[in-house]
Amino acid sequence: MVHTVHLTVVLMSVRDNELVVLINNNRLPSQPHAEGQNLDSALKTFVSYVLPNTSPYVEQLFTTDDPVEIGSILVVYFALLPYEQIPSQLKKSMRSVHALPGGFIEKNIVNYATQRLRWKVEYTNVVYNLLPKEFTLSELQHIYEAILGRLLDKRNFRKKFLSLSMVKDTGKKKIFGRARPASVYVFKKREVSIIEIL
Amino acid sequence: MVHTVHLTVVLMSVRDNELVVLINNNRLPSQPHAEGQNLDSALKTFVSYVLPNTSPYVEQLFTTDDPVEIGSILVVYFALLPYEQIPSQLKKSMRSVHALPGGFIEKNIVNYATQRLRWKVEYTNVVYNLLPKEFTLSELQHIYEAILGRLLDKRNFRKKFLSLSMVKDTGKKKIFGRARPASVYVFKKREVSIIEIL
DNA sequence: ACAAAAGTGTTGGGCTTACACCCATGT
DNA sequence: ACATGGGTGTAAGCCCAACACTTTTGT
Repeated sequence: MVHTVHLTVVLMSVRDNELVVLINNNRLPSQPHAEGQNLDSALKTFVSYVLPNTSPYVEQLFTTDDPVEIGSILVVYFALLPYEQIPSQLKKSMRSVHALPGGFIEKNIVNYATQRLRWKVEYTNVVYNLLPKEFTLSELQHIYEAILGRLLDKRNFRKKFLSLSMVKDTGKKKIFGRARPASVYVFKKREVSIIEIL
Repeated sequence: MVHTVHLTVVLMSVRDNELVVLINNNRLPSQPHAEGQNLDSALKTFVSYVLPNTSPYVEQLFTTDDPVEIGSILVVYFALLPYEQIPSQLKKSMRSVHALPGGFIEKNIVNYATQRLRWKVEYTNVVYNLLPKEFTLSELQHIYEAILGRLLDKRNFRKKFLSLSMVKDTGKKKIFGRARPASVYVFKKREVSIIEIL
């Protein structure tokens, strides 16, 4: 009748064209859920403890038996944050989803989160949660490529994305090394909505 | 640290071109989750208690605070079963999702389940869980129309569905009243897979 | 001058949508 | 004979995928 409940977060981000996830001591970050609390407020508290001074996108994934602590259940969430906003002491704990550490028992959870993210970026605009406010279309495309694990055609990608008119050109330019400067864009709305993208 | 956990089921089916859901005493069926049990086996036990001698399709929806019993959380599942297979004493408790009883506090859960089902029937073959093994294409189309809440073009629906080659003609015919007999089809595979349908 | 990434159009094929009539049966 | 639902094809428009070169900058 009673049960130990933990909240668990799969924090994902993109670094150097790789999708990465926060893993600490071979576990996903997790916190006991105290009796009498409601889920949303407990979650908020937990997330702002793990990621102080940020506002990640958070969504519930599923609930499962704890693979380690028998008799406990995990309510698993996934969170998205642009890599630059991840607290620096956590950055070294971000691991590529394609090279999860040996002995990490929550692989299935991370794989599921990866699938969910793939779906989400194709059918909604959540991707803005992985980019700084201002970004170039190439940066955007690289985020997609990292998440989907395949290369995209530059012309088709731009055509499609611009036709959705979710982003607008700021008029600013950004220069990376010795190449032509790129136009800087922003998302018109920073709230998740369903839009078929790819 | 400890918590009361309940398993809750949103059982959906289609009756007379209407999407219906099982509501008993103004609540969704629910059962305490005993400590030490794992979720899947507890779920199986619960489902076969609510729906003896059937094998509904079951999938986890999400976990939420119990809107009635404060301090308890609900792990909510949704289940699909062809209407003919619903135990007859439960049939009178199946309510249209568009006419939920007053005082029914779990409307949001049912609405979410409806959304999920809409998505599922468009992008996967789950619909077979709402039909008897043998069915006509018109019956299939009516199931879709009930779930999606809009009429579909008969020619386009058949063309699309047959082109997916998920179903095969049994050669049998079925007669409804005074009309031309319809061909009877079966699903080639009765397991859920992702296929873009509509 | 060259290296690097930015930016830009067209075409063909496939899919989706819209649309109307004849057929087989029961009454 | 008529009412009922079953069954069938085509054409137009839209969307997607494939594809290569020029531009702007830094070194």
